[in-house]
Amino acid sequence: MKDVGVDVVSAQPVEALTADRVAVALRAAILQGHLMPGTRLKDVQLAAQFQVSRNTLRDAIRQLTSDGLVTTQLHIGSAVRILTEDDARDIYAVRRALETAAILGSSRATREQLTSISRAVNLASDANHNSRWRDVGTASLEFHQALVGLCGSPRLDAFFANILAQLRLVFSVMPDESEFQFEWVARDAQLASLILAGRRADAAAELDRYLESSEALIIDAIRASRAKAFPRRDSALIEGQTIQ
Amino acid sequence: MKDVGVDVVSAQPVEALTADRVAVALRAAILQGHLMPGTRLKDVQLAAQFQVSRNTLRDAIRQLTSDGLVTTQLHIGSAVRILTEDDARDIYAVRRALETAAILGSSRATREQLTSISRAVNLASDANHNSRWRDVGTASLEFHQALVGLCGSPRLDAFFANILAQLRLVFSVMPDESEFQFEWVARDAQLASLILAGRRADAAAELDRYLESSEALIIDAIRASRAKAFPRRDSALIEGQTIQ
DNA sequence: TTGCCTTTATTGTTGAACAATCTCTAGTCT
DNA sequence: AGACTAGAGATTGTTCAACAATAAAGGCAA
Repeated sequence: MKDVGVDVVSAQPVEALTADRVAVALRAAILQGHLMPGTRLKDVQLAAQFQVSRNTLRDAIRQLTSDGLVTTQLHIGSAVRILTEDDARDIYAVRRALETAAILGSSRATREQLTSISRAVNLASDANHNSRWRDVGTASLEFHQALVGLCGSPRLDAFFANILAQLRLVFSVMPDESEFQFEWVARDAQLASLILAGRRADAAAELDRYLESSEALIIDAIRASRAKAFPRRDSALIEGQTIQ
Repeated sequence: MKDVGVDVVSAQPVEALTADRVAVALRAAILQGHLMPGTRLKDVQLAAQFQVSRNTLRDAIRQLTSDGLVTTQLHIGSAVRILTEDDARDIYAVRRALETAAILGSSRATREQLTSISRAVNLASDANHNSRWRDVGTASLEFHQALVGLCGSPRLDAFFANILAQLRLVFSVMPDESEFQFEWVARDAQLASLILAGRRADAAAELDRYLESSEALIIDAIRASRAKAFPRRDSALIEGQTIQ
């Protein structure tokens, strides 16, 4: 039985609902790839692993479901969500809408918002030089999160964080994340410089090209991983751990 | 003890989680103003009303909390959320971002998306002529929902529906919704005609003015209702049904 | 009045139990 | 053999009763 990180639960602050702490731990396990898409989430098993009641664990799963990281079918159960090509397209539609809006409205950005942008870019660059590719990926996502942060809207921030979490879920089925990310660091930096220079129209155009290529690459990767997952129609599923 | 709509629960389709049905019923009760902002949601009491276990009712409340319609404090309890001035400003920031993005990207809208826009405008106009002001309000909100629908993104649609639900929560504390809405029907129609004519820049500008006035009006109303709710510092709360 | 203690109500969490439903296997029939 | 049916087993959905933990309310003394 795979360990999913019970320590993460106890590491959470005490002044929080147990279900929330479990949800945080489960979310981390999913986003770090310890629970691959398609993995069944059986409540009894997970409740035992997290040393938590079945009820509270179901609460946690419910949260992840509303976050779009888990699918639940009545009387069939929950599983880590398998994001389809359409989902990826939708995610990029959201990115286009929000990030463009952020850039176009960046005229009234505060100094802190702008510095958090450059900080994310620097982090990505550092990680890139040190060949820490996982950190490159997260830093790049943080850059785009900071981008949306230009809107200054907590609700948009929370929503976009959720969207990026789903995007990470797409990443987790990719062959290897290593050389996948490094191309984007330079483009992130260029985008940031355009924004900081106040050249909003140019930045918006560059963002559009950026998202175009990124989306195309990811959709290709999804198709490849799907072809790999289902080479023939009669291939048996391993251990019955996946549904759909 | 006020009835909150048990029939709404049993009216839901059977092939759904009980907690979901309760959540739908509770959400309706909140948005229709049967449960005013600040009302405590005690789980035992509500569980009895809905003839449902305490556990599942807590599940429902959890959903509404993640939807932003209910606030929950550890060991203190849940209550219908009281949206502040800052919340209203944030909601309008989201509206600006999403509706503007929808208009600017409306060049590749489908015929169905455009017809759903005109349909919402017509509904609002009809309701306005028949002086059914509550319907006017909902139709107007549906119009703006259809506007965001131009993006063709299910995720944006769901998020925006949630935002509009919170906006309705703000409306529910307004003095009277009657003459409040009728002004906007004409502007909705104008906005729609600009969009249907493909004059996107003009539509975006009009939308900006629209949201500006709407936000100002609502913030004024919030201040007024706050002043009315707390006329003096030592006024006693009625029945202890409100917190914060 | 202020501060402290006790009571009380409400919430947070658990474990066991039961019903409902799906899945898989075995067997039966044609 | 192949298709259909029945039933066992597993998993989920829901409930209930209980207990612990905490916050709010009330009483008492200084």
